[in-house]
Amino acid sequence: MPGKTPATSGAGPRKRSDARRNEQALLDAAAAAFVATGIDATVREIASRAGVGIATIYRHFPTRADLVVAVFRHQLDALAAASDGADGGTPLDALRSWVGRFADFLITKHGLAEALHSDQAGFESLHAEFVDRLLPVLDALLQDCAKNGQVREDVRAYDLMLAIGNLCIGADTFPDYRSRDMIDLLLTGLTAPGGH
Amino acid sequence: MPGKTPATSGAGPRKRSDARRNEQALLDAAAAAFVATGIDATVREIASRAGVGIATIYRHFPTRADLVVAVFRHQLDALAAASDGADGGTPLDALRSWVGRFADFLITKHGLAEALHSDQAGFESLHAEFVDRLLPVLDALLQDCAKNGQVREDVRAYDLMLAIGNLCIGADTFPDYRSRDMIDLLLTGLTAPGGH
DNA sequence: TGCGAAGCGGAACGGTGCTCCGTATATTGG
DNA sequence: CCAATATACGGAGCACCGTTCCGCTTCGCA
Repeated sequence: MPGKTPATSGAGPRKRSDARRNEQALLDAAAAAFVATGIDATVREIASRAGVGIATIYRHFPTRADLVVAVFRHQLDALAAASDGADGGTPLDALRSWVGRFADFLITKHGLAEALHSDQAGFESLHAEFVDRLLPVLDALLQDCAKNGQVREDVRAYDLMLAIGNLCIGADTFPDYRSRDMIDLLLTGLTAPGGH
Repeated sequence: MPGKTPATSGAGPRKRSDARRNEQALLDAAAAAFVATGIDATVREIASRAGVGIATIYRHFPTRADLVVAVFRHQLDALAAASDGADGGTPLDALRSWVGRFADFLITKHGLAEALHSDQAGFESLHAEFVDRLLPVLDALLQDCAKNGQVREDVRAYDLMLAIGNLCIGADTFPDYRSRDMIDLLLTGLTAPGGH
């Protein structure tokens, strides 16, 4: 497994100041490039935006995909934390609103959903990161609903998470496709009594 | 638009015999390569399997994506025709069974679902071909169900088709993902009364 | 202030899809 | 049956991708 992004490892021997500066510049530049060009911005564009050489990317991130992971890591944390905002509604309301935020997140970052489930080399770590951070959240929301009998219990959180992510694909490639409607439809199916 | 695959255009001035032979060899070789390697088999592999040069591919198909379209075209026809086999069941049964065949088709061809909804250049024609051939079929099935009041009427066939296709993504990249369960869940949502 | 180690830039490599051009061959008029 | 010509061919070459290599620069500490 490629993983092992710098940000992950606890404080090792402190890095040189220029190295720390460049790493942050790369994260900022990559975020900007992903917004402007999409997730598939080239490493040359990112390096150029950051004002560093190409090799500097690879000194800080094992691979292009790991840079993508690093850029979205803290946004992923925010998304994971956003499940607590279940202010007053039913567990099902909480689930619905969090799923909505999840979808917004994926749709807003052009190409993220596509990359997440792509079979292209290197993106397994992106997938793994999403699963690690978000699956527990979705699972908890789902179990709350199940306790209240609001959803059927034969649906696995993992399947649901990938399905929702998949439904976001194409949202900005095909303007006529209404991904959020389809996510609603999926959630409707979740609340139906239909047994095994 | 790139389209304009040779097979589409009606009989123009008859081509040379070796040209016809090579075109068929390319279609066969590509089909074999897609099974063995996946949709992302390289043009060099396909040319090599067909025993022709690389340029010969581009003499017959404007782009690699158009070759993919051509390979799946007749299989698409078979799939479109498969909707008539609604032997005795309800319209909803017919819908379910056809959707099942659609999903099998996408999942079996490794990488097809991914390519279908990818934003990568050139695959718009693949998307268009699927929509042209299959959307009318799905729409008819859906309207039959609606006549019987078996499905809600506020769901567009186009959205449903893309959604089902999307749910197939990752079926062979992530072995734990049960795409068919999620398609069932979506269809369950479709049969629920929930209005707008 | 000097010096080793850590970090750097950009040329270079192997891999794509696609194009160009000199060569070979199928077809057809004599 | 044989030339002459349009048509088709093969593979080297191009531009672009992610990634690696290596000689040079800069940081940080004694």
